[in-house]
Amino acid sequence: MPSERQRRRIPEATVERLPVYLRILTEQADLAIDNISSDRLAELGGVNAAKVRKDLSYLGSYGTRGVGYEVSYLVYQIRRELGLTHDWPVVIVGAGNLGQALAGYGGFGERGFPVAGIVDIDPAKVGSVLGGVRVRHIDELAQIVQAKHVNIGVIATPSAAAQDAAERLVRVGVTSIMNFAPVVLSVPRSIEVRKVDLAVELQILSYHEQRKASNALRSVGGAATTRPASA
Amino acid sequence: MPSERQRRRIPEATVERLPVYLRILTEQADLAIDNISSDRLAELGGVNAAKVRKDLSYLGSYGTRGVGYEVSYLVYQIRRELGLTHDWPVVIVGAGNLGQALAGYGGFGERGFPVAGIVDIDPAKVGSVLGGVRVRHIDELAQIVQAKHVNIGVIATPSAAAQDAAERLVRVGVTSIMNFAPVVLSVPRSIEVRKVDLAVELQILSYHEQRKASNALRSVGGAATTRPASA
DNA sequence: CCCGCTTTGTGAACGCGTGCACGAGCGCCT
DNA sequence: AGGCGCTCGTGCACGCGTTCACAAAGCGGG
Repeated sequence: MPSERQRRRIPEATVERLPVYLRILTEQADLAIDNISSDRLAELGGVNAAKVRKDLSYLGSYGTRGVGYEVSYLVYQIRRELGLTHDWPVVIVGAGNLGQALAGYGGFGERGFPVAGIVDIDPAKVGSVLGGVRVRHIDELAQIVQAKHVNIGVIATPSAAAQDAAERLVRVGVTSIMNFAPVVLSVPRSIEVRKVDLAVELQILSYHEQRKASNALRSVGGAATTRPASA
Repeated sequence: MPSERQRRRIPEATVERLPVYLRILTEQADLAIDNISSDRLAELGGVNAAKVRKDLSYLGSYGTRGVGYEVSYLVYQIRRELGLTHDWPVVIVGAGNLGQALAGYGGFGERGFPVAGIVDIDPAKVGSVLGGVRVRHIDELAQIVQAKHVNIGVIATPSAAAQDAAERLVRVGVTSIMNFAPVVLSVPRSIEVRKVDLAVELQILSYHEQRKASNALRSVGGAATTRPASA
């Protein structure tokens, strides 16, 4: 009888899928769909139906057998579990190309992650306005973090500056970091780090391309034209 | 005796780590380090030493017992396995905020993924120059892909346009896609898709933040809930 | 009111990835 | 030349995540 919020741990793999379910459910809600089966949700999310049910079961038994899940209720529950009942302001370190794009992106604020500030170490960049937020000097980091209650930092600096940025963030109390720089950050274990490395992603694609190419050569022995057997 | 290139499959988890090793090894090479142990490589990569050795063993036995791995040779082998012996031009679909940042990033070209072209569906965006590449209309996609032998496409469009972008890419022969739009793409199975969803990453961080917060409450003596007999 | 249809929730088996532990091989020092 | 110390390569066990398969549980129709 998990009366209140059952504090059982949710597997990391499930946590990584919950945001996807959430987005799909929100879209369905906008389409005035108020009930959805695990089958349908699985189809829209590109995963297995059993996986959907198991994932959702970690939140509790919120489905109705023979019927499915009530969309709005599920949205509420996932939101709660993911901690999305309130906004999480983020601070962006690095106002270069990427930092600017992130600040101007807008998708952050919409989804509950307003940009509380952007900082850069280069005084020349300070003062310009990106996506409605003024770039400030990195020395003001502590002030921004405290004033806006920021817990999440985004590192969008060049590689060489990333470790320093991480240390500054940790020092001022940030406990979660999203890192776009292609380096392995060294931070206390208690800090959650997620890295997004575009070059790594491309190299993974490259591996599969190369693999396709050499396989095609072997099986045909000549020109390789991927015919995707689409329908 | 894996005489030629041994065609044994490399686990996906390993493929995802090889680019990290590669980057570290390249850095070490620049530092004139020409030999490295699995221990050191593991330390720099933030992983387990046994894992490093097992990962590298999929490439073949390229280490020397009692000594370690020759950096330059390992770089060469990983490059070869990842298909990085030649450039992979990429085409970016969507010249909005993100597309512009990606084009201007520069890190792509450096790492062997030159931007062969940027396209957008909006005629107003066509003609402007981003990172040295002129934005062209999406109808010219086929031409670009064929002329530059592009295999990899990057989707940097709004969500609503992503599926269409994917279909266009597939139609003109692109077989690997990096998708920045927060949607599940429907493409033939033969197409490799990697998604990078910033909102998802932030939501995962949010989950952990929320978890830290409620744990802190409990340990201090907040609302009486299930006492998980933690350490 | 009961029966059959539908869909959830989950026990159990399987498979993959991780990490340990140790044998095998290499170089260096005496 | 022989022994010693170091590091790789890998068999093995463990644990996590995925998937199957099925019982439990609602709902609606007759």
